[in-house]
Amino acid sequence: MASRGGGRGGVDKRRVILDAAVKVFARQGFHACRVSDVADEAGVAYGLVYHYFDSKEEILDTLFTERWGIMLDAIAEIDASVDVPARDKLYMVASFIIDSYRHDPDMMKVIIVEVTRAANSFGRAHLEQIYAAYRRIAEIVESARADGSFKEDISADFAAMCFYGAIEQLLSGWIFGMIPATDEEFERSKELVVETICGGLEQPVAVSG
Amino acid sequence: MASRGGGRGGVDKRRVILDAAVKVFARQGFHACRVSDVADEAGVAYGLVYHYFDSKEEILDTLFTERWGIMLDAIAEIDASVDVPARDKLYMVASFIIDSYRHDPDMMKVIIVEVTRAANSFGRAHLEQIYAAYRRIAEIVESARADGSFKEDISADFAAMCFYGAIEQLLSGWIFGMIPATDEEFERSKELVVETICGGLEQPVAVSG
Amino acid sequence: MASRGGGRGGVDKRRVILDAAVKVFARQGFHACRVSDVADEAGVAYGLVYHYFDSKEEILDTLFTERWGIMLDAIAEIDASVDVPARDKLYMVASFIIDSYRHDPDMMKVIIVEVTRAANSFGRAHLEQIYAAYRRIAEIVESARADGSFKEDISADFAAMCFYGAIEQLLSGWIFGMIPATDEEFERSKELVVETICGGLEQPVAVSG
Amino acid sequence: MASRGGGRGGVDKRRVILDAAVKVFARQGFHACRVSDVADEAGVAYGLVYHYFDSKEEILDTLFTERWGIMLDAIAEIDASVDVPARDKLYMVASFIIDSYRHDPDMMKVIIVEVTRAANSFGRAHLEQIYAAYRRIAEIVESARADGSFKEDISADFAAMCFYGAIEQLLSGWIFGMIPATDEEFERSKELVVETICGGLEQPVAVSG
DNA sequence: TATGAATGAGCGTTCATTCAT
DNA sequence: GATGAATGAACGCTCATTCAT
Repeated sequence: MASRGGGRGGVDKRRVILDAAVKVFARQGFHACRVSDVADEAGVAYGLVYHYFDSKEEILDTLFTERWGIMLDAIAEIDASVDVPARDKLYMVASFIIDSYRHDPDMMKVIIVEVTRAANSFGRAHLEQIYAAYRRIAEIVESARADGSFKEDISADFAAMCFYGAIEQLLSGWIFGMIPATDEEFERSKELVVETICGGLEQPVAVSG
Repeated sequence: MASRGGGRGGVDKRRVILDAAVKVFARQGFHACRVSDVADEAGVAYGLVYHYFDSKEEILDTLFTERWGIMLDAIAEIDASVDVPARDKLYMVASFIIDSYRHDPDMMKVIIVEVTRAANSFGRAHLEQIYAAYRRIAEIVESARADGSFKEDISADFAAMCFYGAIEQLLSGWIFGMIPATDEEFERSKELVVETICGGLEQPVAVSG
Repeated sequence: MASRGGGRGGVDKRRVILDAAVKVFARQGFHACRVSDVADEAGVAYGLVYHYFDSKEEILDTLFTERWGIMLDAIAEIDASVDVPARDKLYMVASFIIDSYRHDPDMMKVIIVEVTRAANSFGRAHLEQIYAAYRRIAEIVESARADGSFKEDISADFAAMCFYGAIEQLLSGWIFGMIPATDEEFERSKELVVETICGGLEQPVAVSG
Repeated sequence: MASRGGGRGGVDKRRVILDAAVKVFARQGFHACRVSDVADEAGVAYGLVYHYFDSKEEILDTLFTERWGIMLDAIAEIDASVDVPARDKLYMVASFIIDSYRHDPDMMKVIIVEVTRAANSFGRAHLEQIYAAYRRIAEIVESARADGSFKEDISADFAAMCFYGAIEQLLSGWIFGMIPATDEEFERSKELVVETICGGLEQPVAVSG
C-alpha cells in the first residue's frame, strides 16, 4: 500500500527521486550536483522534484532524517537490552553502523560527507539529531561506568565522542579509498574499534587485584 | 625587510588577504562566502585578491598547505624524539593539535570543516597530505608495537585512524559548540583522549604477572 | 503544430532570441554586446538565453551555420544547372549574395563582420564552411575552363577567391556606408562585379579570329 | 639620434613595445590578448606600456596608422608615375601589398584582421584612411578610363573596390592557411590578380576593330 | 500528477587602467 | 623612465525555483 505515488502497481516517484538523489549526491556531491541531475537520474521531469520536495536541501534533509532515525532507533534498542556488557553493546553499535555502510555505501557516504561532517553548512540544522546519537552511545558508557566496568575518570560523553569519531574516521577511510573495503576488513574493524576504545592500545600489565 | 609587501612598515597584503580569508571562511563557510567578502574583510579591492591568488580555491589551498605542513612537521619531530614512550608522543600530538585549535580556532575550523572533513569536494586534492598525517601517527604506534608496549593485534594504521578520528571529533565538538571549549577542557581532553585510546575505557582487571 | 515553441499561436522563443541576437550583434558587435542586451531585445529573461544556447558564441554559431548553409545550397543549385554559361552562373551567385544583404542586411552584416571577416577569432571554427563556398564557386569556374570559355592560366580556386573577395568588399562598402545602398546600386553591382571579373576592366582590343 | 627612449645605445622602449604588440596581436588577436601579454613579450613592466600609450587601442592605432600611411604613400607614388599603363600601376600596387605581407606577415595580419576587416569595431575609427586607399586605386583606374584603355561602364570606385577586395581575400587566404604561402605563389598571384581584374576570366573573343 | 519552459539573482573571474614609489 | 601593486566595473554563466499548461 504505497502511501504516495498512487497504488495499483504505480511506482512511487517520490521514492524514485530519493533513491536517485542518493546516487547523485554520493557521486557528485550535494553542492556540485544540480537538481536536474537528480531528475535525470530518476528519469523524471525537472519540475516533479519540486512537486515532492520544497527544495534541493529538503531532499538531503529527508534522506538524512530517514536514515539517521533508523540508526538512532537501533542504538536505542541496543542500549535497552539487558544483561549485555557495555563492550558488547558498543560492538553492536559499531556493527550496525559499519553494516549500514556495507549495505548502502552511497547512502552512508551522503549522510557522513554531506551532513555529519559538514556541520558548518547543511549539517548545522541537524546538530541536535547528530548529538542525540552521541548521547545514546554515552548512555551505554554511562551504565558501564555505573556498574564499575568502565573507568570513572573518562566521562561518558567524552568516551562517546571518541568512539563515534573513531568509527566515522574508518568510514571516511573506506569512502575515500584510504583503507581497503572488504568484508573481512569490515568484520575485523568492528572488533578492533571496540578493542581499541574499550581495551586500549596498550598491553595490559599486571595489576594486583 | 619583508620580501613581500615591501619594507618600511608596509603591510603584506597577501598575508592580510589570507588572514581575512580565514575569518570569512570560518564564519560563513567556504562555499557560502563570496570573494568580495574576503576582499572586504581584508580591506582591499576586489581585484587584488586575484592579483595574489588564481582563484578562491587557491586561497583555501594555500591556507591548508601552510598549516597542515606545520602540523606534519610537528608530528614528525615528535615521532623522531628518542626515549619517549609512545603514550607520551601521542599526548604531544594531541596536545599540538588541540593547542592549534586553542590558539587559532578559526584556522583550524577551516582546515577541518572545509578540507579534512570535506574530502568529497575540496579535500579530495589533499587526500595525500591528509593521509600523510595518519601515517606519521601510525609510525609512533608502530614503534610501540615493536617494543611490545602496544598490542600486536591492532595495526598501527588502524590505531592511527582511531586516534586521529577521536581528536577530530573533539575538535568538531568544540567548533560546533557541542562541548564546552574552556582551557580546562582542552587540557583535560589532551590527557583523556590518550587515556582512552591507549588505556581503554575499561577498568583494568587483575592479571597475574 | 510547431515542434518548438508550442502550437496555438505561441511564439518560438528560440527563434525570437536568434532574431534579437541578429539585431544586437549587428548594432553593437558581437564582442561589445552583452548577453543581457540580447535577452532584453528579445523580451525574455536572461536565463532563457542559456536555456536554448550553451553560450553567447553558440548563438552566433547557430546564426552563421543556418545562413551559410542556405547560401551553400543556393550556390550548389546554381552550379548544378545545365546549359547555363559560367558568367550567368556567377551572376546568379552574386545576385543571391547581394539579395541576401538587401533582404536582411543585419544578418549579413553579422555573418560577414563577425564570422567570415573575423577568421582570427570566431571565424576560425568555420574556416571549413567558409572555404566550402569558395570551392563551390571554383567549380563553376572550373567547368568554364574545361569548356574553353574561361582562361586556362587562372586557376579556378584563384578566380573564386577574387570573385568572392570582390563581392565581400562590396558588401563591406554597403555595411559601413562607403558606397550608397540603393536598389539600383544593388542591381547594377550584380552586373558590374561579374563584368569586372569575367570581362575585365580593360577595353577589349581587336583580335583577328 | 633616437627621438624617444634616449640615445647613447639605449633601446627605444616604445618601439620595442610596438614590435611586441605586432607579434602578440597577430598570435592571439587584439581582443583575446591582454596588455600584460604585450608587456611580457616586450620584456618591460606592465605600467610602461601606459607610459607610452594611453590605451591598448592606441597601440593598434599607432601600428595601423604607421603602416597604412606607408602604403598610402606608396600607392600615391605609383599613381603619380607617368607613362605607365594602368595595368602596370595596378601590378605595382598588388606587388607592394603582397610584398608587405611577405616581409612582415604579422604586421599585415594585424592590419587586415584587426582593422580593415574589423570595421565594425576598431576599424570604424579608420574608415576614412581605409577609404583613402580605395580612392588612390580608383584614381589609377580613372585615368585609364580617361585614356580609353579601361571600360567606361565600370566606375573607377567600383573597380577599385573589386581590385582591393580581391587582394585582401588573397591575403586572408595566406593568413589563415587556405592557400599556400610560397614565394612562387606570391609572385604568381601578383600577376594573376591583375590579369583577372584587368583582363577578365573570359577568353578574349574576336572583335572587329 | 507531470512537464519543461521561464525567471533572475548571484558569483567567480578578467583585465584595462591608475598610481605610489 | 620604469615598476608592478592596486583598483573596480563589467560580464558570462549557473542553477535553484516558479509556473503555465
